[in-house]
Amino acid sequence: MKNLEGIKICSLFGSLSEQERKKVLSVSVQKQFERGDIITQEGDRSGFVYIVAEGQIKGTRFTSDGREIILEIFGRCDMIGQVAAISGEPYYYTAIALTSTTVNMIKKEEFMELLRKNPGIANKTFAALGKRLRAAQAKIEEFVSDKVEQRIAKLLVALSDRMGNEIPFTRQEIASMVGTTIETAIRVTSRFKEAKVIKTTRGRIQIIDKQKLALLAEGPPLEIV
Amino acid sequence: MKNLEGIKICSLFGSLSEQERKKVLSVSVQKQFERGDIITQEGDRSGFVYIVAEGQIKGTRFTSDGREIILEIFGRCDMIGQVAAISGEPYYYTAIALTSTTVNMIKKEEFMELLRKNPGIANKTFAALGKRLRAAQAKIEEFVSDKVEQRIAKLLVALSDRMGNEIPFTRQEIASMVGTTIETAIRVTSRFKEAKVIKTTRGRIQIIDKQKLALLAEGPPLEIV
DNA sequence: TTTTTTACATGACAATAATCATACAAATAT
DNA sequence: ATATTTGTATGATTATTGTCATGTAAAAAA
Repeated sequence: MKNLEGIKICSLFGSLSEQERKKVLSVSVQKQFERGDIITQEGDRSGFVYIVAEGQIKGTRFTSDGREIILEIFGRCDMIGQVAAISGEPYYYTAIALTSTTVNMIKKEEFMELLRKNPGIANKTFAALGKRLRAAQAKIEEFVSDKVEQRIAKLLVALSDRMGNEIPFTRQEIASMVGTTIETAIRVTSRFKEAKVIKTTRGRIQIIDKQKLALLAEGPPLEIV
Repeated sequence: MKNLEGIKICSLFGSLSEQERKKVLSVSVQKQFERGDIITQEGDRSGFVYIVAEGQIKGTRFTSDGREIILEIFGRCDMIGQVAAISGEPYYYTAIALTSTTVNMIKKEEFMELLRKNPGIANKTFAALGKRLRAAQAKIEEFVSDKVEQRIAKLLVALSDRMGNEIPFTRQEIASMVGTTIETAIRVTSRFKEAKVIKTTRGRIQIIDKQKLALLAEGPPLEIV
Protein backbone atom coordinates (compact mmCIF):
# COMPACT_ATOMS: atom_id res chain seq x y z
CA MET A 1 0.00 0.00 0.00
CA LYS A 2 1.60 3.24 -1.15
CA ASN A 3 -0.35 4.98 1.57
CA LEU A 4 1.73 3.31 4.24
CA GLU A 5 4.99 4.05 2.49
CA GLY A 6 4.30 7.74 2.22
CA ILE A 7 3.88 8.14 5.89
CA LYS A 8 6.34 5.57 7.11
CA ILE A 9 9.40 7.43 6.02
CA CYS A 10 8.44 10.63 7.77
CA SER A 11 10.69 11.05 10.76
CA LEU A 12 7.76 12.61 12.52
CA PHE A 13 6.32 9.17 12.78
CA GLY A 14 9.55 7.41 13.46
CA SER A 15 8.75 7.12 17.13
CA LEU A 16 5.50 5.34 16.52
CA SER A 17 4.99 1.67 17.20
CA GLU A 18 3.54 -0.49 14.46
CA GLN A 19 0.08 -0.39 16.05
CA GLU A 20 0.25 3.37 16.44
CA ARG A 21 1.30 3.83 12.87
CA LYS A 22 -1.62 1.71 11.79
CA LYS A 23 -3.86 3.90 13.87
CA VAL A 24 -2.53 7.00 12.16
CA LEU A 25 -3.17 5.40 8.81
CA SER A 26 -6.63 4.28 9.82
CA VAL A 27 -7.57 7.85 10.58
CA SER A 28 -5.82 9.38 7.60
CA VAL A 29 -7.18 9.58 4.09
CA GLN A 30 -4.89 9.93 1.16
CA LYS A 31 -5.56 12.47 -1.54
CA GLN A 32 -3.93 13.39 -4.80
CA PHE A 33 -3.44 16.87 -6.24
CA GLU A 34 -2.07 18.14 -9.53
CA ARG A 35 0.02 21.22 -10.19
CA GLY A 36 -2.07 24.30 -9.52
CA ASP A 37 -4.67 22.54 -7.38
CA ILE A 38 -5.69 24.29 -4.23
CA ILE A 39 -5.28 22.23 -1.08
CA THR A 40 -6.29 24.69 1.60
CA GLN A 41 -7.77 28.09 1.11
CA GLU A 42 -6.95 31.09 3.25
CA GLY A 43 -9.92 31.72 5.52
CA ASP A 44 -11.47 28.25 5.19
CA ARG A 45 -12.30 25.99 8.11
CA SER A 46 -12.20 22.52 6.68
CA GLY A 47 -10.70 20.94 9.75
CA PHE A 48 -7.99 18.76 8.30
CA VAL A 49 -4.29 18.49 8.91
CA TYR A 50 -2.22 17.52 5.90
CA ILE A 51 1.02 15.62 5.80
CA VAL A 52 2.85 15.76 2.52
CA ALA A 53 3.74 12.26 1.37
CA GLU A 54 5.01 13.25 -2.05
CA GLY A 55 5.45 16.46 -3.99
CA GLN A 56 5.86 20.16 -3.38
CA ILE A 57 3.36 22.71 -2.17
CA LYS A 58 3.55 26.47 -1.90
CA GLY A 59 1.97 28.27 1.03
CA THR A 60 0.82 31.60 -0.30
CA ARG A 61 -1.27 34.58 0.62
CA PHE A 62 -2.76 37.19 -1.65
CA THR A 63 -2.57 40.90 -0.98
CA SER A 64 -5.62 43.10 -1.36
CA ASP A 65 -4.41 44.13 -4.82
CA GLY A 66 -4.08 40.51 -5.91
CA ARG A 67 -0.33 40.06 -5.63
CA GLU A 68 0.81 36.66 -4.50
CA ILE A 69 3.19 36.29 -1.57
CA ILE A 70 4.79 32.87 -1.26
CA LEU A 71 5.61 32.43 2.41
CA GLU A 72 6.81 28.86 2.50
CA ILE A 73 7.48 25.82 0.36
CA PHE A 74 6.38 22.50 1.79
CA GLY A 75 7.80 19.14 0.81
CA ARG A 76 7.70 15.55 1.93
CA CYS A 77 6.77 15.07 5.58
CA ASP A 78 5.89 18.70 6.10
CA MET A 79 2.66 19.37 7.85
CA ILE A 80 0.04 21.90 6.85
CA GLY A 81 -2.89 23.08 8.91
CA GLN A 82 -1.66 22.20 12.41
CA VAL A 83 -1.95 25.74 13.69
CA ALA A 84 -5.47 26.10 12.37
CA ALA A 85 -6.35 22.73 13.89
CA ILE A 86 -5.07 23.54 17.33
CA SER A 87 -6.05 27.17 17.61
CA GLY A 88 -9.41 26.55 15.97
CA GLU A 89 -8.88 29.42 13.57
CA PRO A 90 -9.30 29.24 9.80
CA TYR A 91 -6.37 28.46 7.53
CA TYR A 92 -3.95 31.30 7.21
CA TYR A 93 -2.58 30.11 3.89
CA THR A 94 -3.73 29.20 0.50
CA ALA A 95 -1.75 26.03 -0.16
CA ILE A 96 -1.24 25.27 -3.84
CA ALA A 97 0.36 22.17 -5.32
CA LEU A 98 3.52 22.89 -7.31
CA THR A 99 3.86 19.35 -8.60
CA SER A 100 1.78 16.19 -8.52
CA THR A 101 1.27 15.82 -4.83
CA THR A 102 0.07 13.14 -2.46
CA VAL A 103 -1.05 14.13 0.99
CA ASN A 104 -2.36 12.25 3.99
CA MET A 105 -5.30 14.07 5.50
CA ILE A 106 -6.08 13.68 9.18
CA LYS A 107 -9.20 15.02 10.79
CA LYS A 108 -8.47 17.77 13.24
CA GLU A 109 -9.96 15.84 16.16
CA GLU A 110 -7.97 12.73 15.38
CA PHE A 111 -4.87 14.83 15.09
CA MET A 112 -5.43 16.34 18.51
CA GLU A 113 -5.96 12.87 19.92
CA LEU A 114 -2.72 11.79 18.32
CA LEU A 115 -0.83 14.67 19.90
CA ARG A 116 -2.34 14.03 23.27
CA LYS A 117 -1.50 10.35 23.31
CA ASN A 118 1.93 10.53 21.75
CA PRO A 119 4.41 12.87 23.41
CA GLY A 120 6.95 11.99 20.76
CA ILE A 121 4.71 13.19 17.96
CA ALA A 122 3.71 16.23 19.97
CA ASN A 123 7.33 17.22 20.52
CA LYS A 124 8.27 16.82 16.92
CA THR A 125 5.23 18.72 15.77
CA PHE A 126 6.11 21.47 18.18
CA ALA A 127 9.74 21.53 17.11
CA ALA A 128 8.71 21.70 13.46
CA LEU A 129 6.54 24.70 14.23
CA GLY A 130 9.43 26.34 16.04
CA LYS A 131 11.58 25.83 13.00
CA ARG A 132 9.00 27.54 10.85
CA LEU A 133 8.85 30.45 13.27
CA ARG A 134 12.58 30.91 13.10
CA ALA A 135 12.56 30.65 9.34
CA ALA A 136 9.92 33.38 9.21
CA GLN A 137 11.92 35.57 11.55
CA ALA A 138 15.07 34.96 9.54
CA LYS A 139 13.14 36.20 6.53
CA ILE A 140 12.17 39.36 8.41
CA GLU A 141 15.82 39.86 9.16
CA GLU A 142 16.59 39.51 5.47
CA PHE A 143 14.09 42.18 4.58
CA VAL A 144 15.69 44.50 7.09
CA SER A 145 19.28 44.01 6.18
CA ASP A 146 19.56 42.55 2.70
CA LYS A 147 19.04 43.98 -0.73
CA VAL A 148 17.07 42.14 -3.36
CA GLU A 149 20.15 40.58 -4.92
CA GLN A 150 21.20 39.05 -1.60
CA ARG A 151 17.69 37.84 -0.88
CA ILE A 152 17.45 36.12 -4.23
CA ALA A 153 20.88 34.57 -3.80
CA LYS A 154 19.85 33.27 -0.37
CA LEU A 155 16.61 31.91 -1.74
CA LEU A 156 18.37 30.07 -4.55
CA VAL A 157 20.86 28.53 -2.14
CA ALA A 158 18.06 27.47 0.21
CA LEU A 159 15.97 26.03 -2.60
CA SER A 160 18.87 24.09 -4.03
CA ASP A 161 19.60 22.66 -0.58
CA ARG A 162 16.06 21.43 -0.55
CA MET A 163 15.43 20.31 -4.08
CA GLY A 164 18.73 20.06 -5.88
CA ASN A 165 20.36 22.22 -8.53
CA GLU A 166 17.37 22.37 -10.80
CA ILE A 167 14.99 24.91 -9.39
CA PRO A 168 11.58 24.73 -11.00
CA PHE A 169 10.27 28.24 -10.45
CA THR A 170 9.46 31.11 -12.76
CA ARG A 171 10.93 34.55 -12.14
CA GLN A 172 7.48 35.64 -11.04
CA GLU A 173 7.49 32.97 -8.35
CA ILE A 174 11.02 33.94 -7.32
CA ALA A 175 9.78 37.52 -7.05
CA SER A 176 6.83 36.44 -4.90
CA MET A 177 9.15 34.56 -2.59
CA VAL A 178 11.56 37.42 -1.94
CA GLY A 179 9.00 40.18 -2.07
CA THR A 180 9.97 42.03 -5.18
CA THR A 181 8.63 42.65 -8.68
CA ILE A 182 9.06 40.33 -11.62
CA GLU A 183 11.19 42.90 -13.43
CA THR A 184 13.67 43.13 -10.60
CA ALA A 185 13.75 39.35 -10.26
CA ILE A 186 14.50 39.05 -13.97
CA ARG A 187 17.21 41.69 -13.84
CA VAL A 188 18.91 40.08 -10.87
CA THR A 189 18.80 36.57 -12.30
CA SER A 190 20.06 37.93 -15.61
CA ARG A 191 23.03 39.40 -13.80
CA PHE A 192 23.63 36.05 -12.11
CA LYS A 193 23.44 34.39 -15.49
CA GLU A 194 25.94 36.87 -16.90
CA ALA A 195 28.30 36.09 -14.01
CA LYS A 196 27.84 32.38 -14.78
CA VAL A 197 26.53 31.39 -11.35
CA ILE A 198 23.27 30.13 -12.82
CA LYS A 199 21.76 29.04 -16.11
CA THR A 200 18.17 29.73 -16.93
CA THR A 201 15.52 28.26 -19.11
CA ARG A 202 11.84 28.97 -19.20
CA GLY A 203 10.46 28.36 -15.72
CA ARG A 204 13.71 26.92 -14.44
CA ILE A 205 16.93 27.99 -12.86
CA GLN A 206 19.96 25.79 -12.76
CA ILE A 207 22.59 26.45 -10.14
CA ILE A 208 26.09 26.32 -11.54
CA ASP A 209 28.24 27.96 -8.88
CA LYS A 210 26.57 27.50 -5.54
CA GLN A 211 29.59 28.72 -3.64
CA LYS A 212 29.65 32.03 -5.45
CA LEU A 213 25.94 32.27 -4.88
CA ALA A 214 26.44 31.75 -1.16
CA LEU A 215 28.98 34.57 -1.22
CA LEU A 216 26.57 36.85 -3.01
CA ALA A 217 23.98 35.99 -0.38
CA GLU A 218 26.24 37.46 2.26
CA GLY A 219 28.60 39.87 0.74
CA PRO A 220 28.55 42.80 -1.61
CA PRO A 221 26.59 42.78 -4.87
CA LEU A 222 27.93 41.80 -8.23
CA GLU A 223 30.16 44.37 -9.88
CA ILE A 224 28.67 45.52 -13.11
CA VAL A 225 31.48 45.01 -15.56
CA MET B 1 3.16 35.30 47.74
CA LYS B 2 3.58 37.50 44.70
CA ASN B 3 5.10 34.58 42.92
CA LEU B 4 1.80 32.78 42.90
CA GLU B 5 -0.10 35.81 41.73
CA GLY B 6 2.13 36.39 38.79
CA ILE B 7 1.52 33.01 37.38
CA LYS B 8 -2.04 32.49 38.45
CA ILE B 9 -3.52 35.07 36.14
CA CYS B 10 -1.89 33.66 33.06
CA SER B 11 -4.55 32.06 30.95
CA LEU B 12 -1.98 29.51 29.95
CA PHE B 13 -2.34 28.06 33.38
CA GLY B 14 -6.06 28.51 33.64
CA SER B 15 -6.65 24.85 33.02
CA LEU B 16 -4.46 23.77 35.88
CA SER B 17 -5.79 22.36 39.09
CA GLU B 18 -4.60 23.83 42.36
CA GLN B 19 -2.13 20.98 42.88
CA GLU B 20 -0.80 21.34 39.38
CA ARG B 21 -0.34 25.04 39.76
CA LYS B 22 1.56 24.41 42.94
CA LYS B 23 3.71 21.98 41.06
CA VAL B 24 4.48 24.58 38.42
CA LEU B 25 5.42 27.02 41.12
CA SER B 26 7.52 24.48 42.92
CA VAL B 27 9.61 23.99 39.80
CA SER B 28 9.72 27.65 38.82
CA VAL B 29 12.07 30.23 40.21
CA GLN B 30 11.20 33.86 40.12
CA LYS B 31 13.68 36.41 38.92
CA GLN B 32 13.74 40.16 38.61
CA PHE B 33 15.26 42.26 35.83
CA GLU B 34 15.69 45.97 35.32
CA ARG B 35 15.44 47.95 32.10
CA GLY B 36 18.29 47.02 29.83
CA ASP B 37 19.06 43.73 31.52
CA ILE B 38 19.64 40.78 29.26
CA ILE B 39 17.43 37.78 29.96
CA THR B 40 18.46 35.40 27.24
CA GLN B 41 21.30 35.78 24.83
CA GLU B 42 21.20 34.74 21.21
CA GLY B 43 23.26 31.57 20.86
CA ASP B 44 23.22 30.60 24.54
CA ARG B 45 22.05 27.28 25.90
CA SER B 46 20.95 28.01 29.42
CA GLY B 47 18.01 25.62 29.37
CA PHE B 48 15.28 27.69 30.95
CA VAL B 49 11.84 28.63 29.80
CA TYR B 50 10.64 32.05 30.96
CA ILE B 51 7.11 33.15 31.67
CA VAL B 52 6.65 36.88 32.01
CA ALA B 53 4.80 37.67 35.22
CA GLU B 54 5.22 41.42 35.01
CA GLY B 55 6.84 43.90 32.65
CA GLN B 56 7.83 44.14 29.00
CA ILE B 57 10.63 42.45 27.12
CA LYS B 58 11.96 42.92 23.63
CA GLY B 59 13.10 39.96 21.58
CA THR B 60 15.91 41.23 19.40
CA ARG B 61 18.64 40.06 17.12
CA PHE B 62 21.72 41.90 15.99
CA THR B 63 22.88 42.01 12.42
CA SER B 64 26.52 41.47 11.54
CA ASP B 65 27.04 45.23 11.36
CA GLY B 66 25.60 45.72 14.84
CA ARG B 67 22.15 46.95 13.98
CA GLU B 68 19.38 45.83 16.28
CA ILE B 69 16.28 44.16 14.90
CA ILE B 70 13.38 43.97 17.33
CA LEU B 71 11.33 40.96 16.29
CA GLU B 72 8.77 40.76 19.07
CA ILE B 73 7.62 42.45 22.24
CA PHE B 74 6.73 40.14 25.10
CA GLY B 75 4.42 41.05 27.95
CA ARG B 76 2.65 39.40 30.85
CA CYS B 77 2.08 35.68 30.39
CA ASP B 78 4.16 35.45 27.26
CA MET B 79 6.63 32.66 27.11
CA ILE B 80 10.24 32.88 26.02
CA GLY B 81 12.56 30.01 25.24
CA GLN B 82 10.04 27.26 24.53
CA VAL B 83 11.35 26.60 21.05
CA ALA B 84 14.91 26.37 22.27
CA ALA B 85 13.77 24.06 25.08
CA ILE B 86 11.91 21.67 22.84
CA SER B 87 14.18 21.62 19.82
CA GLY B 88 17.30 21.56 21.98
CA GLU B 89 18.84 24.41 20.02
CA PRO B 90 20.32 27.57 21.52
CA TYR B 91 18.23 30.68 22.01
CA TYR B 92 17.46 32.47 18.81
CA TYR B 93 16.86 35.80 20.49
CA THR B 94 18.52 38.19 22.76
CA ALA B 95 15.71 39.08 25.17
CA ILE B 96 16.15 42.44 26.87
CA ALA B 97 13.96 43.92 29.59
CA LEU B 98 12.22 47.14 28.58
CA THR B 99 10.85 47.82 32.04
CA SER B 100 11.28 46.35 35.49
CA THR B 101 10.37 42.78 34.79
CA THR B 102 9.51 39.71 36.82
CA VAL B 103 9.77 36.33 35.18
CA ASN B 104 9.15 32.79 36.31
CA MET B 105 11.92 30.52 35.15
CA ILE B 106 11.24 26.86 34.57
CA LYS B 107 13.95 24.33 33.85
CA LYS B 108 13.71 22.92 30.40
CA GLU B 109 13.22 19.36 31.66
CA GLU B 110 10.47 20.36 34.07
CA PHE B 111 8.83 22.27 31.29
CA MET B 112 8.84 19.23 29.03
CA GLU B 113 7.39 17.16 31.84
CA LEU B 114 4.69 19.78 32.27
CA LEU B 115 3.80 19.65 28.61
CA ARG B 116 3.71 15.90 28.58
CA LYS B 117 1.43 15.60 31.57
CA ASN B 118 -0.91 18.47 30.82
CA PRO B 119 -2.52 18.39 27.39
CA GLY B 120 -4.21 21.68 28.23
CA ILE B 121 -0.91 23.44 28.75
CA ALA B 122 0.56 21.73 25.73
CA ASN B 123 -2.27 22.93 23.52
CA LYS B 124 -2.08 26.48 24.72
CA THR B 125 1.67 26.55 24.35
CA PHE B 126 1.29 25.24 20.84
CA ALA B 127 -1.44 27.73 19.99
CA ALA B 128 0.68 30.58 21.32
CA LEU B 129 3.53 29.49 19.10
CA GLY B 130 1.17 29.35 16.14
CA LYS B 131 0.10 32.88 16.87
CA ARG B 132 3.70 34.02 16.84
CA LEU B 133 4.28 32.28 13.53
CA ARG B 134 1.34 34.06 11.99
CA ALA B 135 2.46 37.37 13.43
CA ALA B 136 5.88 36.86 11.88
CA GLN B 137 4.34 35.98 8.54
CA ALA B 138 2.06 38.99 8.73
CA LYS B 139 5.17 41.08 9.19
CA ILE B 140 6.72 39.55 6.10
CA GLU B 141 3.59 40.48 4.24
CA GLU B 142 3.96 44.05 5.50
CA PHE B 143 7.48 44.26 4.18
CA VAL B 144 6.29 43.09 0.81
CA SER B 145 3.29 45.32 0.41
CA ASP B 146 3.59 48.31 2.73
CA LYS B 147 5.70 51.39 2.71
CA VAL B 148 7.48 52.57 5.85
CA GLU B 149 4.72 55.00 6.77
CA GLN B 150 2.12 52.22 6.74
CA ARG B 151 4.36 49.90 8.69
CA ILE B 152 4.92 52.48 11.39
CA ALA B 153 1.21 53.27 11.55
CA LYS B 154 0.46 49.56 11.91
CA LEU B 155 3.08 49.18 14.60
CA LEU B 156 1.71 52.10 16.61
CA VAL B 157 -1.82 50.71 16.40
CA ALA B 158 -0.64 47.27 17.48
CA LEU B 159 1.44 48.64 20.33
CA SER B 160 -1.38 50.80 21.61
CA ASP B 161 -3.71 47.79 21.53
CA ARG B 162 -1.23 46.07 23.75
CA MET B 163 -0.03 48.76 26.09
CA GLY B 164 -2.38 51.70 25.85
CA ASN B 165 -2.00 55.12 24.26
CA GLU B 166 1.34 55.91 25.82
CA ILE B 167 3.99 54.10 23.83
CA PRO B 168 7.33 54.06 25.58
CA PHE B 169 9.73 53.63 22.68
CA THR B 170 12.36 55.83 21.13
CA ARG B 171 12.33 56.50 17.40
CA GLN B 172 15.37 54.27 17.17
CA GLU B 173 13.38 51.41 18.65
CA ILE B 174 10.46 52.14 16.35
CA ALA B 175 12.93 52.01 13.47
CA SER B 176 14.30 48.66 14.68
CA MET B 177 10.80 47.26 14.88
CA VAL B 178 9.74 48.18 11.34
CA GLY B 179 13.11 47.71 9.74
CA THR B 180 14.08 51.19 8.75
CA THR B 181 16.59 53.85 9.79
CA ILE B 182 16.20 56.25 12.68
CA GLU B 183 16.03 59.23 10.32
CA THR B 184 13.12 57.78 8.38
CA ALA B 185 11.35 56.85 11.62
CA ILE B 186 11.76 60.41 12.87
CA ARG B 187 10.57 61.90 9.61
CA VAL B 188 7.47 59.71 9.53
CA THR B 189 6.54 60.31 13.17
CA SER B 190 7.09 64.03 12.63
CA ARG B 191 4.61 63.93 9.79
CA PHE B 192 2.15 62.09 12.05
CA LYS B 193 2.67 64.73 14.68
CA GLU B 194 2.05 67.47 12.13
CA ALA B 195 -1.18 65.75 11.15
CA LYS B 196 -2.11 65.59 14.82
CA VAL B 197 -2.50 61.82 15.02
CA ILE B 198 0.21 61.53 17.65
CA LYS B 199 2.09 63.64 20.18
CA THR B 200 5.70 62.97 20.98
CA THR B 201 8.07 63.55 23.81
CA ARG B 202 11.52 62.21 24.34
CA GLY B 203 11.30 58.42 24.24
CA ARG B 204 7.52 58.38 24.09
CA ILE B 205 4.72 58.53 21.61
CA GLN B 206 1.19 59.33 22.59
CA ILE B 207 -1.60 58.21 20.31
CA ILE B 208 -4.19 60.91 19.78
CA ASP B 209 -6.17 59.75 16.78
CA LYS B 210 -6.01 55.97 16.61
CA GLN B 211 -8.69 55.77 13.96
CA LYS B 212 -6.78 57.99 11.58
CA LEU B 213 -3.70 55.96 12.35
CA ALA B 214 -5.54 52.77 11.45
CA LEU B 215 -6.51 54.38 8.15
CA LEU B 216 -2.92 55.34 7.47
CA ALA B 217 -1.93 51.77 8.20
CA GLU B 218 -4.09 50.59 5.32
CA GLY B 219 -4.62 53.38 2.91
CA PRO B 220 -2.58 55.96 1.07
CA PRO B 221 0.12 58.05 2.76
CA LEU B 222 -0.37 61.45 4.31
CA GLU B 223 -0.66 64.28 1.85
CA ILE B 224 2.14 66.75 2.31
CA VAL B 225 0.27 70.02 2.68
C1' DT C 1 -0.26 26.24 -39.08
C1' DT C 2 -1.63 30.24 -37.16
C1' DT C 3 -3.10 32.62 -33.13
C1' DT C 4 -2.85 33.47 -28.42
C1' DT C 5 -0.88 33.21 -24.14
C1' DT C 6 2.91 33.03 -21.02
C1' DA C 7 7.61 33.87 -19.61
C1' DC C 8 11.61 36.49 -20.24
C1' DA C 9 14.07 40.86 -21.47
C1' DT C 10 15.34 45.75 -21.30
C1' DG C 11 14.99 50.88 -21.46
C1' DA C 12 13.36 55.19 -19.32
C1' DC C 13 11.78 57.41 -15.47
C1' DA C 14 9.93 58.11 -10.79
C1' DA C 15 9.49 57.24 -5.97
C1' DT C 16 10.94 55.65 -1.75
C1' DA C 17 14.10 55.37 1.59
C1' DA C 18 19.20 55.18 2.83
C1' DT C 19 23.22 57.79 3.75
C1' DC C 20 25.86 61.66 5.29
C1' DA C 21 26.05 65.89 7.54
C1' DT C 22 24.92 69.19 10.93
C1' DA C 23 22.26 71.19 14.68
C1' DC C 24 19.87 71.53 18.96
C1' DA C 25 17.61 70.33 23.28
C1' DA C 26 16.92 67.38 27.09
C1' DA C 27 18.80 64.19 30.24
C1' DT C 28 22.63 62.36 32.76
C1' DA C 29 27.09 62.39 34.55
C1' DT C 30 31.05 64.89 36.36
C1' DA D 1 27.23 74.24 37.26
C1' DT D 2 29.21 72.43 33.46
C1' DA D 3 30.20 68.75 30.32
C1' DT D 4 28.81 64.78 27.98
C1' DT D 5 25.69 61.75 26.13
C1' DT D 6 21.35 60.62 24.08
C1' DG D 7 17.31 61.55 21.45
C1' DT D 8 15.18 64.35 18.11
C1' DA D 9 15.18 67.27 13.89
C1' DT D 10 16.10 68.45 9.10
C1' DG D 11 18.61 69.36 4.65
C1' DA D 12 21.10 67.52 0.61
C1' DT D 13 22.33 63.79 -2.14
C1' DT D 14 22.44 59.09 -3.74
C1' DA D 15 21.06 54.30 -4.29
C1' DT D 16 17.81 50.92 -4.89
C1' DT D 17 13.83 49.36 -6.50
C1' DG D 18 9.18 50.09 -8.47
C1' DT D 19 6.47 51.46 -12.43
C1' DC D 20 5.35 51.84 -17.16
C1' DA D 21 6.19 50.76 -21.71
C1' DT D 22 7.51 47.90 -25.39
C1' DG D 23 9.58 43.87 -27.53
C1' DT D 24 10.69 38.99 -28.38
C1' DA D 25 10.63 34.00 -28.04
C1' DA D 26 8.69 29.85 -26.60
C1' DA D 27 4.76 27.18 -25.48
C1' DA D 28 -0.06 26.13 -25.77
C1' DA D 29 -4.41 26.52 -27.93
C1' DA D 30 -7.26 27.13 -31.90
